Amino acid sequence: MKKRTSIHDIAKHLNVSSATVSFVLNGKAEENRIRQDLVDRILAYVKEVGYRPNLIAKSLRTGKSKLIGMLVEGISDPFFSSIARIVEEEAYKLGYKLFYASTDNDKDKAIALIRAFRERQVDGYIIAPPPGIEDEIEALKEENAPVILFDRYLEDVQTTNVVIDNFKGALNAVSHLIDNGYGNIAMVTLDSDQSQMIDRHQGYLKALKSMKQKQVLLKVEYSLTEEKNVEVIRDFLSANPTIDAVFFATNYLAVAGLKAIKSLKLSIPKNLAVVSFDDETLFEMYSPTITAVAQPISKISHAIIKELIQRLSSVDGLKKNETIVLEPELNVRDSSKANIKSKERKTEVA
Amino acid sequence: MKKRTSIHDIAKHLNVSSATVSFVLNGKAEENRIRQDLVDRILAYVKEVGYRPNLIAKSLRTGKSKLIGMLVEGISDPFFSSIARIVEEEAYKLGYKLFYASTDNDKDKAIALIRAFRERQVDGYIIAPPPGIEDEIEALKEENAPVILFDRYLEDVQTTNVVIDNFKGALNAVSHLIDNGYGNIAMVTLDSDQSQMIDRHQGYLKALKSMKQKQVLLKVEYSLTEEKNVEVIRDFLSANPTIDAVFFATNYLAVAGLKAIKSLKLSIPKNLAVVSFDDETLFEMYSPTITAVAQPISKISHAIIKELIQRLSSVDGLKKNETIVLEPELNVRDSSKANIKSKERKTEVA
DNA sequence: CTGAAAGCGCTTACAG
DNA sequence: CTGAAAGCGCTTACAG
Repeated sequence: MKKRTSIHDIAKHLNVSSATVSFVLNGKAEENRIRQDLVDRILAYVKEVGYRPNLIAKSLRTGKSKLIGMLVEGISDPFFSSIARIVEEEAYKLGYKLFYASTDNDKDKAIALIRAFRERQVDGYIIAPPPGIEDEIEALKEENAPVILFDRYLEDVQTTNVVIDNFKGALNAVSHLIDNGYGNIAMVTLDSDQSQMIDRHQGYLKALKSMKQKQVLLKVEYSLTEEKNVEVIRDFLSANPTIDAVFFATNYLAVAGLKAIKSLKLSIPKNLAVVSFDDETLFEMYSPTITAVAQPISKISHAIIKELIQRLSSVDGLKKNETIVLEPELNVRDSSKANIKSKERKTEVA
Repeated sequence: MKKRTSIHDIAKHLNVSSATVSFVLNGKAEENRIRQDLVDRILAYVKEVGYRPNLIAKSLRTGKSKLIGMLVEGISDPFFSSIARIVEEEAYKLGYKLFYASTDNDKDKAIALIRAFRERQVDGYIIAPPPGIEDEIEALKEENAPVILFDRYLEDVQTTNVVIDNFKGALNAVSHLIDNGYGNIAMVTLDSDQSQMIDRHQGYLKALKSMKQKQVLLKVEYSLTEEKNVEVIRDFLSANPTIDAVFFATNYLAVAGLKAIKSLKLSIPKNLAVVSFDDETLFEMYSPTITAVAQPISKISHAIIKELIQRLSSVDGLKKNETIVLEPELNVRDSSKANIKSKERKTEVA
């Protein structure tokens, strides 16, 4: 095993002190008035032996790791993976490395991961929090660690949040269905207390109010497999034959829903219109194309990194908490097209 | 800023030495014959103050980080993100944390990331290597760091690789098209030297041999945007009106291809049959459903982690290199259905 | 202008 | 059975 060169080895070889080498390596040669020829000799030798600093030692000494920990719900969800990639890239430009992991919305897993980050002395946290981790976040705040929550926030703890207006996104989506003549609109959502899910549900309810429809709601248990989701949604659709449109609260529920609809041999939008929250490639490619509420991925990512960096570079962690609310956008496609038949049905129902 | 408790603080408070605390914390109380009541007192106090070890310090001392670095091509590609999640989970169970990042197949980015991992003293590496990083991998090997390459391998460096039989996957896919009566089959691939791409191309050529067709090949430049890919593929299809089937070498090329085919208003498989390498949800959902060569994601993931763990736990890094070759599977769907029209066309062409 | 020394928070031979 | 001490590889006041 080749032993790696340390600052000490370099210093010894060049007959200088390790402090001198450290200053040169960190660009502090000038302020410590180290002779230019020495600087050159050190730099040359460092290059020659291919010296790479031990960042573990550096972290231990400085208390900074230049690491950011990011917790998403699931890295294979296109919404999260897209944000992770942009944040990763921006963080990288600013000299930080991003460390991400998936919580599956599991409280215990999330807590374990936060602790793992903490034990590695990450400088800041970006978290899509599952419910129940309030105390852990509070503990982070007590250590003055910069924490940004995104996608959802926690009611009981003051933090800086980057979220979208889920209420409005849902309201617009469902209003769009109403405008296009659908009159019996169901919602398929997660059985979850997460803030974004509550807000989407509220938006749905608000839209229904305008036409005095009562809600037709399916709450799917969180940890079901996709097959199970398809089954549950299929049963729900079969049990509610009068609904003429469905609003899905997340993209993967919509994907399961599309499979269910297909297996029931229902035609979209003739028998059933569809709108989903969270846009993705599949929705552009599907036949028919699926109307979806798109989250402004790039704006979200940039807001996250901006807020975090501000707090990382302020001397004692910007105390002020902010909540950034971004606007979602409705991408209207064929799955929610106005159609005569649904209008008729609406009249029948009403 | 609340100062975190250290082993030293605990030792002082309980009037014992920090060594004792360290032994207790690491489950070495027994072998150091520490009194049970002391053990209990230490554990109780540790719990009371919510002590969390500083893993940075531990790493520095032990030279182990319990960290694995993983480099994928792009974390938003379902193939890579699925593997990353499984490996993450397995590693987690074994006490390792996974640290992953995207290279975009960029040599320089990959080298920078490997160095970042190295500077953080990761214990092992899992890499889908872009061409050109041979020297960096060689350097890792010289340090006796366990390295597993996956998805592709590098010709000029001896490593442990987990790959699939790309040649056979492609051969089967194209043979399937031939069996179903298609006689003028194009391939759309990446302009890349990567081993898996070369093997897929060879498989295509081999299949063509059986019917003496000359290749009709489009090599798409690697870093094009999706829009550009769609355009290039559309032009290619327009310029080659006699082809009756296309074999796409990757899932994202196929997605671009499907968009191109749609814009040309060609019907699948009537005007053009389609088969893609790398299966994904979209292909099950698309109309028509798309035939694809599926990689055994779970087997790949488990092979990677198994090989890595073996090398991590062997005293001086298992020297033997192995190449694990797994079998892909062809998921036959509607996009490659036999149809009369194409048979006729074949006869015309032949 | 440059060097010797302390210390970040751990672990582990070594003494007793 | 338990403690004192060295050392992992850095950085940074402090001396001179």
